[in-house]
Amino acid sequence: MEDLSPMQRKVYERLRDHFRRTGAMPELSDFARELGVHYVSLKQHLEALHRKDYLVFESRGRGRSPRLALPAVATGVPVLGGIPAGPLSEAIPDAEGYLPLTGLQDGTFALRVQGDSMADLIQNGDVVLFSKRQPQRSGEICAVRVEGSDVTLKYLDRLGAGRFALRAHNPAYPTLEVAAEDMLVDGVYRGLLRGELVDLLLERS
Amino acid sequence: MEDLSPMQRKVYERLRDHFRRTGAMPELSDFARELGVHYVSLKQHLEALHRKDYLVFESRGRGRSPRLALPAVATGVPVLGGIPAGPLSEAIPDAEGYLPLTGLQDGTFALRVQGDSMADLIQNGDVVLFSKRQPQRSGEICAVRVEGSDVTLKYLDRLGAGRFALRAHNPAYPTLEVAAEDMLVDGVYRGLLRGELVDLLLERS
DNA sequence: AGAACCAACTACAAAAACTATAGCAGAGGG
DNA sequence: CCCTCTGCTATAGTTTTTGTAGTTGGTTCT
Repeated sequence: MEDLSPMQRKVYERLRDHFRRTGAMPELSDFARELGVHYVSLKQHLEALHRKDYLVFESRGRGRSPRLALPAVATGVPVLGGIPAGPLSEAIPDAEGYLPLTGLQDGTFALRVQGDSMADLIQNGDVVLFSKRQPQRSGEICAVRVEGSDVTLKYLDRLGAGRFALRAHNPAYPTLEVAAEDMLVDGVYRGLLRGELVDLLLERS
Repeated sequence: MEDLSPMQRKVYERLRDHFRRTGAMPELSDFARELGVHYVSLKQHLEALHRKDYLVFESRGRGRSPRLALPAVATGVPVLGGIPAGPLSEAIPDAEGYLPLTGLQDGTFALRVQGDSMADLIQNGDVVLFSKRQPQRSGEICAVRVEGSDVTLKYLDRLGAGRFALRAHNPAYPTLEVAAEDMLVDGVYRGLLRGELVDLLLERS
């Protein structure tokens, strides 16, 4: 990704925020007024951003609204493929794709599930949506890492005294008991997508 | 729903088809050329359709593209709430809401699951997507009605000699054996939606 | 005949968007 | 120091779309 000049960055961020809020692109004319720059200047910035692959901007001739679109990477929910080892922040740039959903708070991400620790509730291949936060109640489904190993999906039961139980839904897996300082909660379960709906909604990057 | 004049119907259907194909609204000017009518005539038809609640059409002043939107009922996938008793076609007008998905063939619908016959694979409250067709392979998950009773979700195993087994995923339910003529397959499973994603995507009607 | 509606048109006005051109400031090289 | 490039801004003029108003002809119902 090429670097942006200060004005280009401002235009890009404002555009992204606008899209996240409203789910639609503003008109160039309105947007220029809002930014306090001349229409022609804004157009040049957008062309620069298009050259640098930050967005899609295509003029369609005089009088016709230009095609203006942000790549899903900027606004969507990242879907992390397989099992991200290591910190989540490092895995996000390698996202398998993005779910084009607007109106979600920051810190939402999704995992493509590998393994059957939560079977049959959550299947291998499902795309599960998470909030990047700590669990509030006992018994929530969480994406946890224990002592730096891979991410796993488990019920997280609070045992008190800084200890938690990691309980699989699949009875073939044992329940693990760990201290709070030995584990790391990457996110809390919020919903899932299965089957053809995944292909329908996921924009691969 | 008020009746439409022939030309209004034509405009409405073309617009709906365009949206289903492309996922976006055409520009009035292009659309008028495509239909072979004058821009002003098209505008009058759209205003009539707006009056009759077939779509949303709001001018935003000269030179600005008008807001033009089809209600989800026209383009989305109907989500049938609860358990539709009786034929599916009768239940569709009473849909709980619509999933705004484009690019799907006709005959796609969704059910809000009630009951736990497929637990834990499919939970109570999940929204399951179906194709309105007959099963092709043995063992597919289908929405079936046996002798006019309510719709149930079951694995459908072909036993031969015109007989099928309706097998629940939940072992608490018995497997039923029925003749082909005593049952009716409303749809075949294609995917599902669970948790917050349902509220995020479903547009209630 | 008159009213109501449908379907289409002409003519003009306003706004958005495109093109071309140019001014100004700062950075870097010769 | 001068030249050039880049980033940012602006002015002027053109094209297209969209909106508004008013008109014409046809059908249907009263």
